[in-house]
Order: sequence, then structure tokens, then C-alpha cells
Amino acid sequence: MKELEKTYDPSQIEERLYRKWEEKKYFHAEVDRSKKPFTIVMPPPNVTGQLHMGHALDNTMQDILIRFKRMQGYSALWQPGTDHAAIATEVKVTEKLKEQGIDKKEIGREEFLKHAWAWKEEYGNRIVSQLKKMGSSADWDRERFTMDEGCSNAVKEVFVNLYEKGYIYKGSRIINWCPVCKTSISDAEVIHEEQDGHFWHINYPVVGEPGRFVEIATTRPETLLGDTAVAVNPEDERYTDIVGKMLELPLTGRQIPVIADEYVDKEFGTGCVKITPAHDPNDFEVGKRHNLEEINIMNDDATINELGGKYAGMDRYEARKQMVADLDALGLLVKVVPHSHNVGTHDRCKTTVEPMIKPQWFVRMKEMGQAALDMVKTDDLSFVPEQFDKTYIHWLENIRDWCISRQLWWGHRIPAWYCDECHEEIVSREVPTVCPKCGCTHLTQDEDTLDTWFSSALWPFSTLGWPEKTPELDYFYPTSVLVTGYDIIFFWVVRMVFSAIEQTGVSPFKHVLIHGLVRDDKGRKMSKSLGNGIDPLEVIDKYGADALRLTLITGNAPGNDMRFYWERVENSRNFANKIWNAARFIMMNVEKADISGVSPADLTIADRWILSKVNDLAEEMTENMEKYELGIAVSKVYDFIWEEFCDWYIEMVKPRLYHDADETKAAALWTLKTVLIQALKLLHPYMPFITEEIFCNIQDEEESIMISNWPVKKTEWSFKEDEAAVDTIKAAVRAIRNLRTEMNVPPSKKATVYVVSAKPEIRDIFEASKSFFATLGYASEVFVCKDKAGIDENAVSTLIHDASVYIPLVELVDIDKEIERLEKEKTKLSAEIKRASGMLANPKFVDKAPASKVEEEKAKLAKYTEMAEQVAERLAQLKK
RNA sequence: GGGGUCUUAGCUCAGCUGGGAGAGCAUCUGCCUUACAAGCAGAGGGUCACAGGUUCGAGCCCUGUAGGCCCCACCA
Repeated sequence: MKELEKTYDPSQIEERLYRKWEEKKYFHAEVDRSKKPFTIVMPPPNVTGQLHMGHALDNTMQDILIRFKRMQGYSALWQPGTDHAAIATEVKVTEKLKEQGIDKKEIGREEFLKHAWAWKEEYGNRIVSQLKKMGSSADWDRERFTMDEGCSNAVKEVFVNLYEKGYIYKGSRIINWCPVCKTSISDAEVIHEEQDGHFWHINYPVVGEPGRFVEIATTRPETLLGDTAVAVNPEDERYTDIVGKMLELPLTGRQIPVIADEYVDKEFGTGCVKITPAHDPNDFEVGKRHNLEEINIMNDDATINELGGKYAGMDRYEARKQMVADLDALGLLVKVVPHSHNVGTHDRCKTTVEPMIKPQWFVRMKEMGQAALDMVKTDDLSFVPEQFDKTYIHWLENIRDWCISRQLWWGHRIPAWYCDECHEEIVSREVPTVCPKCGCTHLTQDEDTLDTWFSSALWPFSTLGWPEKTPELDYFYPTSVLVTGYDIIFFWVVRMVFSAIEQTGVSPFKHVLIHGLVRDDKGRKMSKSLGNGIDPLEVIDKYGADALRLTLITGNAPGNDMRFYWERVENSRNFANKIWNAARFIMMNVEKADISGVSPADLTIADRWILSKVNDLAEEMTENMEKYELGIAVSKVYDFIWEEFCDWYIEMVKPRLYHDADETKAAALWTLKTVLIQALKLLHPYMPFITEEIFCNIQDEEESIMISNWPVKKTEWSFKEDEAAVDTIKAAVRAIRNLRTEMNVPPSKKATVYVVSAKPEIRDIFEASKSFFATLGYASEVFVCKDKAGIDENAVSTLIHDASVYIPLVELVDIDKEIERLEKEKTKLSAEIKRASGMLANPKFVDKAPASKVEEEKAKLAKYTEMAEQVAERLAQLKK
């Protein structure tokens, strides 16, 4: 046992302990049939990523659960890994190459991928080492990467599997195109934001009827170049005569028909809609219904292509400007009105998405989406908090096919080949050598890669070895709980669920624990552009990982956003220091004593009280944690340690410790140590470092708290009577302190205290507590009496239930003030009496409320009545 | 347009199945009491947004109103 430093310094400790844990393989979970499994898969952070508060929160929650379950005796696996983050990584690697004067296209796919892998090696380690600083007890021996061999095999397997079942298909459909990233993206990656724009009203001349026009309104005039019709509502009487006629499409010399389609809203705009099937999802549908030509007018970078005539080569916005000017010059521009509308942007780069028709791969969602819905409806999968069930259900009910192909190099290449001769499509697990249709041996693989989320969707089972039938898969799968933010339910959770059901037949996890965002102190989202992000590593450097963890977990409910305040971290740090000093105090004393012979019979009332309290605490916290109420659980151990243990119990036992002759000293020391260790264990999942450091210093039977047993409630540690007794003492102490403060008595001035109670059992409690009652109540001496005979009439007094406390501080007593104080007390008590008797006088209450509740009120009434009588008596005496 | 959520002490937020309103910070008053001033002891401060309803009893359940936030959605 060593002496501890006076203040807790996490920087001296955290790294050393983490190294020890890793060396001892405490994080490693094995298939062990003698234990029950508990599994969490870590949401894989991006290889390009840096630790931010979102990771910090997410990983703290997971680590708490894993450490808790590990201590409970489960084989607890926290499966970690990283994600290849296709677009983000490709963009960064491309930029880096550009800085070196290297053009991605020139070096080609293979060379580019070498650079990307090098980048991954460099930064993949960074995020992992940052996660370790949080204290994360993930099984790093099992660390995976979405593009490692096993995960890649799983991806291939699933792709082929879904293709064979008809759930994956290739089709030329309208998709969201990012002109900056130059790839298609899925609907989920498009953010719709309200933007101020304009409505341009344009006249399209009717062919053969000079002077007659159809007025359309559009927010994107440049797409006019791709118009292949104008549509009106079939019910719209204004336009019935014009349906079927041809219009002259301005600036192009083309002619397009007027068609009738339900899609058009008569009430909106002019009631005439230009139809551009190649650049608008709705128009695409209309085009399909009416067999319209699809004219793609844009290049991949959103410049106008060769079909755009004089506008060819212009950027879409430049072309817009020019075309509007030209239309105006032709007298076809009717008017321009301000109009705010939703614009789709790419979530990664914020570029306005351009709808385009491209051949892409899709996952058919109808059947698998339904299966994922059923999981929640049948309760095989549930969200915490429950409200996210609805978010999930709502999204799935409206789901559309998922575009999974990306025009990127960094990612899983689509296992599809095409015959150079007959263009047959071959989807295969192995590289095919010959075309099954024409026998040709010249086959070319599809250039595209898969959406990043396609591989992360398999994460819960691919990391455990699937499609191989590994012992890990058999034992650890399905996983126990998934912890993640509400912002990726659609991207990830949903896709994991339907993928798992389809491939493994079960939901990949039973519960989904959802948390919110960590915001800045003004409630804003932390972001790079605002520069308001707080680096978790900076917090750890300044205050320690434990303080950061506690801050992130305390005082917020699941699913809710929270604000980050440095003051809160300071408070957490203060708490760490508090425990540290309590431990220091205990160690200083225990060191010199032999407590090996202490038996339960030696314990005093105070010892039994605190033991009973920590015993209850274990039960309550376990219950909360099983229900994922992590914040509630930690606030309980926080209160216990700071208030019950430090402020009360330690103060209670000091007199015994300071007197070597005290025969209960050993019992006090035994209790201090025992209770502290219990509390440390309960706190360990939240604050792993400080609890381990103290644990290892204060005892030497066990080598680590993280593999010790989680406290379980013991009947032999339950002392309900002592709990009640100490509550009485505490009430008396508080009453005395109150009284002294009101009377402005300095703590240095001790006084004789008389406790008067007619009840022998109450007197017994005070007799048994005399030693600490005196210290806590600033008493020089304590007399326990059955009546107030012999007590100075001018003593100040205060009441608790079943007893009165008198302090003869003659020189300080101001009779008038004392009367005033008692009058106040009387008013308060009569209000209480009125309340309780009112309730009891209500026959409906007595009738319908549970008997225990009625009894409770009766007891209160008796208590307050008695106290009121005593106050009245005392008042009468003083007023004499 | 649909869905969700929030409104509790000066500030930021807890409050589990309905049974006498809590924490941290801030404020005020005393204390350097030999574990801790990153501390100790006390105090003030809330018609739990508003209006109804259900109930013996509502911060909590239901309905509506006002305001804030979020998500989804193809109105050109």
C-alpha cells in the first residue's frame, strides 16, 4: 500500500494503466461456453477521421456497458474496427495527390489505390490510438477493417447472393449525381435544404399558331435544353384544347408535345410544367409513362454537353444566366419571381446534386424493408428510447430502392463482369474467365465500387467471420446492443437490420441504444467550418479521460442532445479528486492497523448504515444499467460517494480513528475500506482509470478492478433498522447546524447538547451514536434525557421527529428571535397537518388509494401533530 | 405536407411504471475543522409554457393552444 499524491493527476496514471490492461489481455473476449456472451460491435470510425465528441460519447457508452457486463461475468466482446469511408477518403487522397502535382486519372486506378492504402495505414492507426485514450476496452486483437479480406469476402457473398435472389439489379434510372465528387449517391446522402431562388416564367410558342404561347414556370431554366414535353393536368380546362399540340422549344429549334398527366397540380404555378426526363426525378416518371425521349444535356461535372448547342461547355449556372438573358432578348421571358424551394445537396461536400440518368446498381427494398419493419413490430428489435421506433418505421415504410454503385476507386469493386463480345452481364464470387453465353474469354469488370454503407451494413456478422461458420459467429452473434447516434439510423441501423435478416435470419442486435449530439455551449452543432468543435483529446489532456467520460454521461437522457461546458468537466474532475482524497484518507489510516479479524458483530450503527447503503446502491445501479439508464445510475454512485460516504460516514468515523484505544477502530477501518471498494467497483465502468488506480493501491488480493466481480446485493449487508436510525441522527445533526447558523454561532464554539425523547428506542439510538453525533453537531458534550428537567430554560431548541434538541447557549439567546423562529416552525407544521388531515378526511382517498399510501399519510399526521404540540409547549414556556 | 420532440430554479439540464419538485454552475452567509479550498457547513430561488380533461391524486396520462428544435417528403 502506497501513499497517494495530494491531488489526483490523471496524466500520470491513465497511459500506464491502459498499457497494463492491454498487456494482460483483459479486453480480449474468447468463446467460452461456461459464460454467457455479451457483444457490442463498435460503429467503425472512418479511417480518415479524427476523434470528435460524437465518438467520445458513443464509445464511452459502449465501454460502460462492456465493462459492466464483463464484471458481471459475461464473456463480453467489444468488436472494434474502422471503415474505409469511400468518398471521404477518395477525396482526401485525391487532394493530397493534387498537392504533389499528381493527377489521379493519369496514374490510374491501381496506382491510386496504393496511395489510398498508404493513407489508410497512416490514419487508421491515429483514430484507434485516440479511442484508446478514452479508456475504451475494445478487443483490439480482433480489430477489423471494412476492406480487409474477410469483410471483402462477405461483401462479395452478399452481393452475389442478393443478385441471385433478384434483390440486386442494374438499371438505367434517374439518380442523384454529385458533380464535384463525380459519383452517384443514394437518397439518404442527399440533404434537402430550403434555398432562396427564382421562378422563371417562360413562354413556349405553339407551333402553327403565331402569337400563341404556353407559359411555364421553372426554377432551373437551364434544363430547358433537355425538355421533351410540356405537361398539363388532364382536368385543367384552361389547357384541354392544347393537349397534343406541338410547341417550339426556345433556343433549340426542337419541337415538343403538350401532354396531359395527373402529376401536374393545376393550382401551382401556371399549371404547365416543362418535362425534362433526364434531369428531374418526377419528370423521369412522367417521361416513362408517356414514352418521352430522355435527353441528357450535362457532363459529369455539370457543364452543358455537346447537345446544348451554343451553351455547350458552360457550367450549369453560367448557362442558366446566359439562357435567361437570351430568352429575355427573344421576348420569351415573361417574368421572374422570387421563390424559395428545396434543393438537394450532397451531405459530404454540400454541392447541389444534379439528377441524372445513369446505369447504376440498385438494391430492391420492398421485401427486405418489410422484413426489417416486422422486426420492430414483433419486438425482436427495440430502440432505447422507444420513440425512435417511429422514426425507423416511418423511414422504412417510405423506402425506395437503394442505389449502391459509386463511381469511385476506393471501395469494394462490384463483382460484375461484361462480355466484350455479347455484353452479357456476369455476377460471380470468383473472377470469371469465360462468357457463359458466347464463350468469349474477353471479359471486363464493372468499373464501379459499392456504397460504403453496403459493407458497414454487414459489420455485425462480417466481423465475426461470416460467411464462414466460425465459433465466434456461433457464440457472439447476434449481438446484444448497438450504440449509435440518431443521425445514422437510416444510413446504418436500418441497413444492418435488413442485411442481417436476409443473410443470417435474425436481427443483428436486440436493442439499439440511441444517443444525441454533443453541441457547443451555445447549443450549436460542433463543426469544422464554425470552428467551435472541442477536441476530446484536449479535454483528456487537461482533466483526464475519466472526467470527460463522466461529463458526457451525466445529466442527459438517451436520445437527447447535450451541450458541452468546461465547467461541467471541472465538476467531474473535482469528483475524481474527491474520491482520490477519500481513498488517500482511508489508506493513511488503514495502513497502520490490522483489520483482518473484523467480523460483522464488531460493526457499529454507523458502519452497518453505510454498508447497508452501498448494498442497496449496487442493486439500484444494476437495475438502472440493465435498462440502459446510464446517467441515472452514475448520478446515484456520485451522490453516494460524495454525500453519504464522504460527507457523512467519513466524518462519523473520525473520532474512532483518532483514538487508538477505541475498540471499534478496526471495524471502522474495515468498513471504510470495504465500502470504498464496493463503490469503486460500481463506478469503474464510468471512470475506469481512477478506480483501477485506487483499487490496486488499497488492496492486493486482486490484480485489477476491471476483472473483479460486479457487486451483488447481499442479505447479510442489509440493515434497514440502522438506516432508519442514522436518518434520525442525521436529521438531528442538520437541525443543530441549522440552528447554529441562524444564531450565528461560529463552528469553533462548541456547546453542550441535550437530546430529549420520551421514547427509549430513540434514546438508545442517540446513546449508540454519541461519539459521532457530538462531532457532527459541534457538541462539547451530549446528554440524552427522557425529559427536559434540569435543562436551562433559555436554551435554544429545535425539533425532529420523536426528539427535541436543546442547546444552552445562554449568552447568545435572543428570546424574541427564538419565539419568531418557533412561530415560523409552527406555521410550517400546521400547514403539513392541514395537508395530511385533508387527504385523510377525503373518503375517496382513503377508499381508493393503496393502503400503504394511506398508512403513510396517517404516520405523517401523527408525527407532525406531535411536533406541533412540542412547539406549542415550548412557545408557551418562552412567552411566560 | 407528414412525423417526432422540447417548454421544470438566473443558466444548462435530470426527474424510471402518476403518490409531498432535484443536480451542476451562478448568487448570498459562515468556515484555511490535520482526506480534499478542485473543500466543508448553511441559505435564497420554481402557479413544472398556457387552457381544458381523466384520476382520490398529474411535472408525468389525454385533448387543444402558443413558441422553439429536429427528421422525413418529387410540388415544377
